[in-house]
Amino acid sequence: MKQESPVISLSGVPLYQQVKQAVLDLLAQGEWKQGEAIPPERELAERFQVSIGTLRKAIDELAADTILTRHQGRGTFVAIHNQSQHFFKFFKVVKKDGSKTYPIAEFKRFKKRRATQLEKEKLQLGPNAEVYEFIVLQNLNDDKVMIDTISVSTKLFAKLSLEKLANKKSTLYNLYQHEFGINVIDVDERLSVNTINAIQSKWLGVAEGRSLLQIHRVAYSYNNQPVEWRVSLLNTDKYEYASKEVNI
Amino acid sequence: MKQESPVISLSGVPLYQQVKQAVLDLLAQGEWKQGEAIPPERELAERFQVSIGTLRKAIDELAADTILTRHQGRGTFVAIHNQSQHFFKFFKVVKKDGSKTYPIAEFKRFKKRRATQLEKEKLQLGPNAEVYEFIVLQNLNDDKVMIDTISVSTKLFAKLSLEKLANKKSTLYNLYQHEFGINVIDVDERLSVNTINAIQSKWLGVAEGRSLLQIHRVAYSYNNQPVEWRVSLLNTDKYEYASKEVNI
DNA sequence: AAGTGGTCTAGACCACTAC
DNA sequence: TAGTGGTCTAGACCACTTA
Repeated sequence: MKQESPVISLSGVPLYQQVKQAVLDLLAQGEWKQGEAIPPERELAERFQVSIGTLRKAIDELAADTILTRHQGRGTFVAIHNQSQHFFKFFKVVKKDGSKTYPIAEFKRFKKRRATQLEKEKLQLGPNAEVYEFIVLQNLNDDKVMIDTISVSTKLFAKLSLEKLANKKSTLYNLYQHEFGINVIDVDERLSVNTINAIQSKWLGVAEGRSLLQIHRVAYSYNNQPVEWRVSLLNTDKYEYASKEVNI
Repeated sequence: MKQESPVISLSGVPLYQQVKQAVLDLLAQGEWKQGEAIPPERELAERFQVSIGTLRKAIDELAADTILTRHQGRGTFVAIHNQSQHFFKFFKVVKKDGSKTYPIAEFKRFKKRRATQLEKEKLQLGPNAEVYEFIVLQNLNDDKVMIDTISVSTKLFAKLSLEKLANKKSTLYNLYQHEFGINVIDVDERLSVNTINAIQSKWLGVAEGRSLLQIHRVAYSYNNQPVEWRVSLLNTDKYEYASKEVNI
């Protein structure tokens, strides 16, 4: 077995945090791949020269961060969360009967244009900033439920295209991460009621001028950096908005 | 010091979960009040006849649930959920221009009646249960903004009256706590769009039949016990609903 | 200085899984 | 049956707060 140099350092950082970081480093170096089992706890404790309790506390946190998954009797595995529910964390639309499903995105429009004053405020952009705007129709159980109008800075999302959006394998925020290195870690949403226009009513299949639930969203990356502005219109005939995250 | 009967039971439930439950029960019984310090870890470990490590694991979870707050060197405190600066934790209505104010409640109706089927489900009530229903008009900056229709079990809220509601000094959830020993620690809200009836339109001063933002809320005490069912209608002309808590 | 929560140890035994 | 993670112990010492 490979013997790790002791993780103990003179810094004030708790030992279990150092162990956690060491495991993260090994994951980043590809020592263990997604879906693979990592070595058993006793072995890791020996390798890092810490007690089982300390090792477990480090693994506890990594499991809480959904980076590792533990299965009693089987082992600890590197979590796979490319296209899993991790990226649906901010999707809070549920069917009124309580059933939960993933949305399927259908891209309707894509263009590059000057940012509006509102977008400059929400995305903290400069005076001559440009944005990509695209429109997404969200389908749940073959119901056309929500229409999103999304704006992102052309600087942060260089060379975004309709093709890239339509060809993405999983969620939009997953694309942001893999294609542009942008991690959406939090969103701020404001809800009100608004009427829809002709095009939107056609896409959603509801009468023009009807009042729907309108959601304004600013999505944030690390350090409270706003990265996406989004206006959504939700048809709440069969679906509703849940104040807390839902586990699909 | 009061000696607790050992929490050890023959069930398969882990000891630290039993300790967590025992602490929750003591909180529910009012042994320690919000903002107070609970006894030190070593004392609690002695009282429950468990090791420090096990006691800490129970407290860890309660801290993660934001029911307790730990401060190194000072002690562990019962989190303040709905009084003083956290009065309006669950009040998520903000003015669109961003300014924040306290709502002023105006009580419109009060009655005792049989629980509906929906209320029995949401509040987990028995077949012949009764509820108090009361209606509150919420005013912000002299705007009539929201109308709440609130139902609570007559068993949990014995002898609630319009007088008690109207004479309360602070928030409704503060009254629940001081008058009935009920702590609201979490709410689950579902948002949709609905039209309002004649009486509601009169109280809110908007046209009859208009579509407003409708909020269904179940409020929970410790142990996920539902204690209040509420249907609100919010006029979003000048105000909106924020997905996250706002600091007033 | 005394008391609090935070970290860490070096084990033990249990519950579950795979073979 | 062997090996895994899950629970639990009975301490020790450290970091921080308060007086």
